Amino acid sequence: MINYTDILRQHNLKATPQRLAITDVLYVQGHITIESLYKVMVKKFNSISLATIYKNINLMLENSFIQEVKIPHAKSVYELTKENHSHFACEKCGEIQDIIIDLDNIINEVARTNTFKINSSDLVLSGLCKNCQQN
Amino acid sequence: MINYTDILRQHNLKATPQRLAITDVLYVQGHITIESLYKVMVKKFNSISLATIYKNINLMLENSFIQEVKIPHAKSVYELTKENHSHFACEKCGEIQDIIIDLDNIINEVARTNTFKINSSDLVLSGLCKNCQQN
DNA sequence: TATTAAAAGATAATTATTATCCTTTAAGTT
DNA sequence: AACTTAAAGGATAATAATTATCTTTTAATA
Repeated sequence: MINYTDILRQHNLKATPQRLAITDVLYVQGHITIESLYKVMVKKFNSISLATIYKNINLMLENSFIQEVKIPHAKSVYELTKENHSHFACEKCGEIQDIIIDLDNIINEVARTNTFKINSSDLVLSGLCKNCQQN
Repeated sequence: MINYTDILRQHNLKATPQRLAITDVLYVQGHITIESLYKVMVKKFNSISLATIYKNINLMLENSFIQEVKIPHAKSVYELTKENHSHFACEKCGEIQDIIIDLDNIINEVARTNTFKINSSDLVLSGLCKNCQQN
């Protein structure tokens, strides 16, 4: 388990127990919806306010400490910011997986043949995870 | 301008003036948020209810007559369903453009090296459109 | 340990979306 | 062309999601 205290401080965020727990949940779970995060957090801090979840998620988003991932036909999930990657979303169980895909060639080609300037890409593949293919 | 009357009926949707106007707006504009669609529709039907917009958008989504496109850091837009394609979103002016990108090779490669089964892909490139690069 | 700005918690307010209920109408039938 | 009826529209209440406000608590630093 990583010590996020310093990392939070570097982002000018106080290392409160609630925040450390949120980062820990994100680290352990990988991807989580607001709703699920709140449920998990209530177990750890029985009087935590939903507003605290939202305020922290928004602050962390502003600091690029975390990222929102918009999933087709499902609620957004949040993840700790890491190197550029894409996502797989299982349509049945909702599981989200990180996948490393090199899109450089494609993006360069698109940039070459269009007038816009590309800064970032968001790719989500949807389908069935291994488990849901069987059951 | 396309006649959507029959197309709506084929989807078991009555061809009401409101619906024809919504499809026309989608056809002309390409991509539009709920909010903007409502504003445009109020000009055409001054007593139209926002509920009518939502009900129709949801019905059309269920019928796969239209699609929702989730845009990072922005509101979702809706578009008439067409052949598979990706999107470019201008971070400054919010303009959305369709782009044709062949992702088959990439998707096949990802499928080959992973355990999940891929059914669809959603790719949004973000950056600056031609106009916003200059201004 | 004292100070203070930031954060937490409680909850009100706002925004987005859906549900309900009554009226109107598209589309098929006579 | 009038008749019938299920579907759709409009008004608005209800719910869900998110943000704002205000008071209390606490992390960080002196």
